[in-house]
Amino acid sequence: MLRTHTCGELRLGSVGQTVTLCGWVNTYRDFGGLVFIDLRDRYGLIQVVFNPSKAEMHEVARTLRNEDVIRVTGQVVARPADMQNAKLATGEIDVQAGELEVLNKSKTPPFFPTQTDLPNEELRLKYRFVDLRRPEVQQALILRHKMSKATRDYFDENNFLEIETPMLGRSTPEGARDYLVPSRVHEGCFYALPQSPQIYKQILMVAGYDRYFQLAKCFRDEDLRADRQPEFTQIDVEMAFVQQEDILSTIDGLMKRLVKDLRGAELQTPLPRLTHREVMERFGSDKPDLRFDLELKCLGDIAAACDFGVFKSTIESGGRVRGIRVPQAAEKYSRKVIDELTEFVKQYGAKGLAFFRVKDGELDSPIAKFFNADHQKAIITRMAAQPGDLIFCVADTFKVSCAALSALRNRLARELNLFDPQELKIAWVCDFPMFQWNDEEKRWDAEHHPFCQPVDEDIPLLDTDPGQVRAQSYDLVCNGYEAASGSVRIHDSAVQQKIFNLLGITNEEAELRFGFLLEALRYGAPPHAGVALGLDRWVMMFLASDNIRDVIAFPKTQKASDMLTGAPAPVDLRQLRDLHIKVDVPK
RNA sequence: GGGGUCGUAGAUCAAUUGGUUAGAUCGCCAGCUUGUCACGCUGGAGGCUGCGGGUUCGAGUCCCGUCGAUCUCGCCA
Repeated sequence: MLRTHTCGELRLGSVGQTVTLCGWVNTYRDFGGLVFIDLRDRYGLIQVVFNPSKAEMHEVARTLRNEDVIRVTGQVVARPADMQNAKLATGEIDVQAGELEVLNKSKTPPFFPTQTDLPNEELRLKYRFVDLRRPEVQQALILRHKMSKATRDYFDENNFLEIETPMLGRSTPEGARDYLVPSRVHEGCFYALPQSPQIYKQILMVAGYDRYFQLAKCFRDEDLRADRQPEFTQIDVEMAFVQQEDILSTIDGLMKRLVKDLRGAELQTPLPRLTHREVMERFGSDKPDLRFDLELKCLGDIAAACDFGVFKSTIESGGRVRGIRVPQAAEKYSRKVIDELTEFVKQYGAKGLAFFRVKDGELDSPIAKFFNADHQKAIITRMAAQPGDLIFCVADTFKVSCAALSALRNRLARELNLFDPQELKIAWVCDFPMFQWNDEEKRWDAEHHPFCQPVDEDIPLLDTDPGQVRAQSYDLVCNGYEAASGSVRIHDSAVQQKIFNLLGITNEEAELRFGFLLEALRYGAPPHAGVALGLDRWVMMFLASDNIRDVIAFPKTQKASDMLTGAPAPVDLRQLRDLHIKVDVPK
């Protein structure tokens, strides 16, 4: 070891000891005589004092610059009372340097880990090794480690086995776009990196490994978002001989453990369970942010009766008119700002945004004249509005009204600081619809995936009204993010057949695409169910961050490039020849 | 594939309506400085205003294209 201690661990009790420390020069202060260095490693900061009495060492100390890597041997000394630094954990002591070795001079970096104004992301990612020295980033990676550790401990204590599944697998055409890996040995054939270990974990259930988990790397070649990276980590779980409730309570226990270990707090369990129908009605989203109210209220009956053509015709054509009440916001939102909000909801397909300022018992709005006194009072009562409130309404199809109002709800809450960013508000959303109508292809699509078991009492509806069939699937939502998703799997081949038929997948196609899973299910498959949690997102939420790049050591940019290594990059022709690949890049 | 924001010194930002020599702070370099801890003081260097076109007497500023970053719609069973 080149050092006897780390920079964060020394205290008054160490006074008199001779220590050797290694680290980076965080800051230097040169007084011509005395030179002070704050020495940094990942454990903390400590001040080192260089005295001119050791002339040779002192000369070298004067040449030190930020981010140089040094090794110092010296004595721990107490600081006089008036020279202590309360901001430093080690602020009651100094290290009086006796020897100094410069292990490595640093080029002047483009930015410093200590600087308060962060440079743009491109630069931070290009020089990620500098960015990673920042305490905030360190804290994120430490928290991530602790979450992985607590997760492994929890599942281990509950008799789960962590089993690794392949990275090189078979492409299945459903779902997200695959990352492909060409085979050298099999000309013209490709592996796919896993979008999730879904099929492997079901096969593990058939094989009798009835409690499985894995911190699994997953890959999806889709466009990125603030909460989406092309490679990410799932806490993947599957259990046999269980029902939906067993999965939920197992994950309740995990969440309780994580909140305890990482926050030192008690999480109330069981976590609330809401139905998909309920959250769509109340929040317009299947991943509602439950930290604030601003709930949607249906105004359909009033809309049908009023004289406002847009509202009336929406109801007549089977659409919905819903509103949200923003307490005491009538003055805060000018006409100009409301125009911006109107543009905002148009992104989600809404054709407009109606608004009312609530006065004493009446409404003030450009469209108020279309609502008689009774209608106005009815709206005020329905919205439970107070004078000074602002009401926004969207009239459109159910889908569009959900998308527009839920986005508006989140935006208003953020602008008006209606929630504590540190809070974690976690709940289950259950009973998702089994299918979604695909209007382009004129067929049903699986909402979750094709192996998901319908709610038992809805099975007859498969023949009569597939849109009404609920799935035994569940999402864990937290602060407006989908934080986990899972389902009970089908283990009955007749039901599976029916689902495939509805999805427009013929028996031949099913065998071709999923034959290996279907075959496995024929060899004694136990009833099983599972779930997968987004580890990166959970770290993000525990940190109250809104960006997934904050919790990944080497994240990719929005165009999925790695600014540090320059990946992806062209390869040698010879490599391509080995793989039997010719590239054809459109001009 | 679509929409929004951004790109000026190493970093963060400014630059009136299109108008003279593109500024500030931090950092960097040199000197001074023995108790600082965001040390201080003095001096200095540093700019293809992302890139390419266009309009104009004149472009950091306006227009078109392009590259990159970011947010977002679509996409993510």
